[in-house]
Amino acid sequence: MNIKAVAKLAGVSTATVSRTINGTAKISPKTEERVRRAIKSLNFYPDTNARALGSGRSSLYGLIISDITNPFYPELIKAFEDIAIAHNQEILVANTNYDPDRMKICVTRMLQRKVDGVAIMTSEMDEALIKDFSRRNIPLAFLDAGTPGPGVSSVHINYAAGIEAAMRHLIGLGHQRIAFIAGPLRLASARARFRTFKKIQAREHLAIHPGLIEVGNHRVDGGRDAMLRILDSATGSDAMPTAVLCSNDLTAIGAMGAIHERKLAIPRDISVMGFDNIQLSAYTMPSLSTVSVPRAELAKAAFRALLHAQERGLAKLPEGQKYSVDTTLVLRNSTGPVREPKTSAARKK
Amino acid sequence: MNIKAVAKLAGVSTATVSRTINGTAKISPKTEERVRRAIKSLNFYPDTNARALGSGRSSLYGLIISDITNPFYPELIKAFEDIAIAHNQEILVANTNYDPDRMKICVTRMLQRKVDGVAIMTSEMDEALIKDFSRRNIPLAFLDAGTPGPGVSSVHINYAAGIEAAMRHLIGLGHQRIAFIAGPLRLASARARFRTFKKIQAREHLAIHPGLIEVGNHRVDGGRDAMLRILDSATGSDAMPTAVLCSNDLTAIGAMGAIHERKLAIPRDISVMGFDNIQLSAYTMPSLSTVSVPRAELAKAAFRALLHAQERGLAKLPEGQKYSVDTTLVLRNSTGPVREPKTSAARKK
DNA sequence: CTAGCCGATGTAAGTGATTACATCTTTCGG
DNA sequence: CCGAAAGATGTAATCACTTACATCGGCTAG
Repeated sequence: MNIKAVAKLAGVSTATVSRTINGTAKISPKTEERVRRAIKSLNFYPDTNARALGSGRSSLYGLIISDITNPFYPELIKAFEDIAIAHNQEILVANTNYDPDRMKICVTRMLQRKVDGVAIMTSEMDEALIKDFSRRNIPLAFLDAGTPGPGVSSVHINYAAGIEAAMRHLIGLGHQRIAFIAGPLRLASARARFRTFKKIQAREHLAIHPGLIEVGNHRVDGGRDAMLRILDSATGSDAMPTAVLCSNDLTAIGAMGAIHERKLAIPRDISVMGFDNIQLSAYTMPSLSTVSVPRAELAKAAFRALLHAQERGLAKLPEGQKYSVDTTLVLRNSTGPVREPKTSAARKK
Repeated sequence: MNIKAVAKLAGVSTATVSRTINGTAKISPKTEERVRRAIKSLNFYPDTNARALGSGRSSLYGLIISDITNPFYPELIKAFEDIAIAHNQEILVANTNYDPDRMKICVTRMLQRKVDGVAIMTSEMDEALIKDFSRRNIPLAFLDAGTPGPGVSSVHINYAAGIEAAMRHLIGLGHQRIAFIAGPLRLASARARFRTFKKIQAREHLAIHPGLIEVGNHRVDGGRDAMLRILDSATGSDAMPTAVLCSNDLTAIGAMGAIHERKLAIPRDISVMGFDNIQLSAYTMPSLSTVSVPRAELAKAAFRALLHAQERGLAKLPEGQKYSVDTTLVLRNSTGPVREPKTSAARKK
């Protein structure tokens, strides 16, 4: 069942069938009707492989992420897929599993399928692999990393504003001893959040003490361990924090667990804030106040960037652009006003 | 950059290049070496589209699911992808978003890409669309649904055993008034769990009362609402349940939220059990006892089924097979022994 | 009346692989 | 020493489309 069968049944040439399907040329209404009828009666679908081969365009966009089981990503994927489908395109998702070798496989896959563009949101990225894309004139959109270049756009997430909003919220509630659990510091995104925290900590003259800062791994276990270290390091002279800001929601969930383990109440004894606003954060106990990183906006910006790179001069990719998305504060029940100092001072270990 | 360029550089024919790449014929070591060197120096990747067109095989397996943001799926996808990559295949994931129209788009996509097989795990399935696959000789693997037929395999999840194990655990802890929050009853999988619950309830002479059974929607909000109804319907004559079994983990998370809202303690006042063992269930407070539905096993069985359907006689698809995967009990901290009746009887609203 | 244009459609040459079949060497038993 | 089988490689058809170019029949303007 191919385009020839349709052409024969409709009594036209294959070119005419192709044109009616793609709308690439004017077809008389009568002919179009006959062709459509033939397609329907044969239940014909054009072969995407042949189509891509013939035209050079695949109508496929790649999306490379680190790990689909990280709850940050599914919404991103979904948003990206929805936009793609609305544009009559498809997407190819690949997980790197944080593994450089696997990353290489992913890139090769994309290259082999002649994708029209690739959006990348991973922690690691190999410069050499990026070259492979630009050498083949494939536009790239980096989410939360990279700098624009020819054919390479980048979508920047305004972490600084997000952390600042979170801090303002906590400070507004009266918190002065605010702890921070950072993400893995090899990640630029984790460093950005950490940096802003320290800046505001200094600017607002908040309590500064090494025991208030720990590094996690952006996962639940790391958050729990880090929080336990923070709680256990709190001695008389170096009292307990009244709030903790976490580099992401999973970390915050771990921290909440640790706080419960130590029989402290949230937010009465300690307020907890996350970052990302993963779905789950609405369903923790108590529900988690956090900073929303808008996945749908990210996907939209990435898609727009890729689309833009295509439309222009076909000879050479246009210079990539810089997009930016903003976070928003999501206040739930894990944050509350600081307790009076006298009552909280009594607590130890 | 195509196979011709490689052939020229290596001083051989394109056929020889193709053969070395695919290992489909004996190539002399000297020639092979030359070809490999040429491939490397040109940084050549064969075009998947052309390959699929020429060979008729796409090395692509489809995976159709309802909704990637449902935390049950990411692990399934990951496992499926890992297996595929280990077999040098790729996967194409499509979300139906619970929408029949979207399902149609997904199926068409798969058809157009000439996938070598499709694994399907969705709540809805249109019979007519399935026909499209078998008419085109594309093997299918249904996860948790359907009956085997020519080219159609099914992987069955042993829900009954899972529910039975959960109930045994609760009964072993002394629970007699066990509530159940079902999933949407249009889902066969939800019905299966519910049916088993009722069977065991009767068999073990447990308390039976309409107020103990509510229907949710397999989401957190439905679980919360259902649990509130259960708690509020508990009056003197019809005392509170001492345990609640939920049709899935999200429901259980909602139920836990409702129980907390009513200032009851888990598991002291009420034990809670979930079903599925989504990642998150380990990180609720308290951590959730549940029944693990092994996503990796599901993916493995589906992949094996699809692979099996291909290897055989190429003329006609072999009769599909029936696979089965078993659940396992995962005990955490949301379940505990029932309290002495006298103390719990005093509580009301 | 006719040159020129335009709209609709056909012809056929790509697109980059795979693979059946052909060809050319070796090798080896008889 | 010959013929056949086996091994290595080349030739070219094929896959299902797209699309540049050709064609053809009005239609219009000069």
